[in-house]
Amino acid sequence: MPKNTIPDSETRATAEHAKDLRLWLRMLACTNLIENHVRAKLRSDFDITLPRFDLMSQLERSPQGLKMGELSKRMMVTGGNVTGITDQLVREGLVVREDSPKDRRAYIVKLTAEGRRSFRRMAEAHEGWMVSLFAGMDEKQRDELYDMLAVLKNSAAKVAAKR
Amino acid sequence: MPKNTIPDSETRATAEHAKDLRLWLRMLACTNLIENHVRAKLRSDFDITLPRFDLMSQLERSPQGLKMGELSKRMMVTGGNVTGITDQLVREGLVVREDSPKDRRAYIVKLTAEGRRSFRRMAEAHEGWMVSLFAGMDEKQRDELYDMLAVLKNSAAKVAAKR
DNA sequence: GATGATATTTCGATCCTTAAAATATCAAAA
DNA sequence: TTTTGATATTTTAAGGATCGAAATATCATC
Repeated sequence: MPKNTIPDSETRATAEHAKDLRLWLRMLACTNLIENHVRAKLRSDFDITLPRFDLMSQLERSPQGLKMGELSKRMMVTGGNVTGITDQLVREGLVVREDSPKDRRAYIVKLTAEGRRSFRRMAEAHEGWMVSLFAGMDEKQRDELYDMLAVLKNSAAKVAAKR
Repeated sequence: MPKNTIPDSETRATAEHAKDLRLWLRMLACTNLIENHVRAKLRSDFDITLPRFDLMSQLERSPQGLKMGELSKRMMVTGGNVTGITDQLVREGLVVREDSPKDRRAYIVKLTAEGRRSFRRMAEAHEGWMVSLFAGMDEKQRDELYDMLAVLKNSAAKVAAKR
């Protein structure tokens, strides 16, 4: 067995570093591929953008409605941003701002009946796109991916949180 | 053993569909977490945006330079977009447009010496961020993730390509 | 040469996004 | 009750990314 089979620690460290980078690039490529597909389909089939779809999906999960600030937190964007996206959805009649009975500074944003209908149709299509995008993976592979992503999420959250 | 242990095919299908959706949402959450972290660091530490960094990284992989159209293909964005990003990098002295000797319609975009220096510093830092973001995964987990992403990439590419 | 393809830029437009300032209201202390 | 600091939201100003289509220049071929 040749000596060089065992790399010195510096070589190994560098190789490991490069692996993390490749892993990230591959993950980014996958996500962009899927995300761009979804954006294009949302646009072409429903004439809506991803941020607007995301806001609606937050509201669907919270039928009692959410305050602007809560939306901002959940979507991890600034308040001004939520204002703009909400304005657009209000203009389209998909959500409403109701005055909060508890706090006159705040609004409670809710899906309208039409917004709910509209969202359900979109969500169904969205789920279908996912099924076809992931169709090349068998169940075991999908489970494995799901589990590994959980580990990654914890790992990355620790780092990203610091700031 | 109760009968209902084995779900009927419709129930199973719906459950599987929902799983694909959850898988995607988890993946998206992970990627956004990391991507936002990277964007913020690139901005704060190097005053550069992700698309500009990406363009430079394409050039670093092709020291002979790339035509605008090649950049456009590799970055999966339109030509007009590449023009804008390139203009900015030229203004900052990080890349140059050289006339193609073969084709007077075309430019060959290359990193300048300063661009190369600058990119290397950024890439090193970038790799370090990746190492820390993935630090919570052991080697086996990272390999597993890497492999599953390869499967996913193939699967999704098949669907996304059709259009 | 003429003509259809190709490489790039320009133009017009839409969106997302942020940070900071402005507004209104709340809640608690004085 | 008045003041005061915190909170919820909007407004404003600015910067980019991004696209699609039209415009320009050049190529390559008939």
